Amino acid sequence: MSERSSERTVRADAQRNIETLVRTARDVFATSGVEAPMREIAEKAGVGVGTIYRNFPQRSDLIAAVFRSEVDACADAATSLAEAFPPGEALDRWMQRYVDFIVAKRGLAAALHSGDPAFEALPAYFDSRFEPALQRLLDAAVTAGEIRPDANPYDLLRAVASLCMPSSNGDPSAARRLVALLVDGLRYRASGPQDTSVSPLHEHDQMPSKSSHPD
Amino acid sequence: MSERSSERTVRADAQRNIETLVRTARDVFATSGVEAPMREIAEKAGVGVGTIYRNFPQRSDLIAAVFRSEVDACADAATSLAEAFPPGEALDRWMQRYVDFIVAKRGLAAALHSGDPAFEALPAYFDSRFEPALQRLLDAAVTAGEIRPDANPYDLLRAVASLCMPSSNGDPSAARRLVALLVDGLRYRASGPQDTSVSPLHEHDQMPSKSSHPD
DNA sequence: CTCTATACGGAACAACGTTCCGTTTAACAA
DNA sequence: TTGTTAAACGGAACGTTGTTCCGTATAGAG
Repeated sequence: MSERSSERTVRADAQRNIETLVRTARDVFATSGVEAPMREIAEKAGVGVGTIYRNFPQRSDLIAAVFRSEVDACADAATSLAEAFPPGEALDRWMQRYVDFIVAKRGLAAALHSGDPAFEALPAYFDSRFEPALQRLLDAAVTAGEIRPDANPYDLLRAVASLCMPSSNGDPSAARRLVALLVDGLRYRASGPQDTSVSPLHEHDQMPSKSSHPD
Repeated sequence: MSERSSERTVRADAQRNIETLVRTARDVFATSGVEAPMREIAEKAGVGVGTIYRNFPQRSDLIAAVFRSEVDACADAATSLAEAFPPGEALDRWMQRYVDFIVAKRGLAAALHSGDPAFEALPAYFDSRFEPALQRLLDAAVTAGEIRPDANPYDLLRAVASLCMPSSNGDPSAARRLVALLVDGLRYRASGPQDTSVSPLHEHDQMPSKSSHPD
């Protein structure tokens, strides 16, 4: 074994299977729901069920792995967007990306509250990835004078998640509009180049009177 | 069979079993969670599983029946409390009763978002029972000059539910205090005996003396 | 190449939701 | 009361699930 003493040797096929499994499970959960049978995932991934259970001792471990992987993908998108677009647009685009994440992962989010100990660390992971990511986008937009300086990422993440919940309103497109409205709200009283009509999706002046937090 | 045209003949033992089952299922769900096996419920109720499935063709139907029954109990409590206490105190007590309901039924609430068609009508039932119940309590308190007139039951119900959710904060006693604070907020600018002291945390320390430690 | 720790596949097991059917019984008529 | 019958009963049996087990295959070191 020529590996570092601090790291276990992982056989290449095993590593490949782990990645394939998480990807396959993500797709199967998206089409068949989180309660899709393990056998279906194993079959679609081209492995036996034993292979799943060696890497993910419980079903919930696989779900948690998928969740973490999707959180990573969404958080990493913040970096890419920040490099590819000016601060304000990067913020816009990431918020809509985050809406997609929340809407797509509603099924998983419901499972999070099931009390399974495998999910206990996920909310903290969620925050640890999303808060800094959004903070950086906000800071950049503030520095560019595109938004006001008093927004905090925690509240924004929670507010958007609330707006996307079915108890708030079941329609995803409504959620997108409301979130766009929310982000436009950040532009009010920005310090930079004064531009009163900013957002691309700006044809509705209905403000949510009170921000409740359903669900 | 001599049956009334509008009403089906229901054998007495069947009726008894239905009631026993809903009561038993409520208790089992409370102690073992919503995913408790049907066999356990059947055994504890002293019936066979067949008896459950005749009255509740699907597992989710039994869950829905328990949910409805608990909604009824909580909504009916509003009437009893309104008769037994002055309007302001009745409102206080019912809100805490409602907190108990929300906290106890978190597990069921999570199941509601599972997409099962048996649960589709439950949110509407929830509103149809709780909104009028709370409206009556609010009206009485407004008439007595104990609270301000601009509270609406829908917002209040949603707000309290949010405060009780683990994402907001996991501690039930914190939820109770926050809800008490919320209700005290309603008293600000009431028309009746003026209370200009803004300190919202009066002696509203209804300590949860119950021995139950949920979660 | 050989060797072996590691990973593999899928049959087997346990526990679940649900169905089925022979047996019991409540309710009514005589 | 007794006889009759539709309704309700219990619980074995069925199909599907999560999970375990173990004989087999193979990646990687020497």
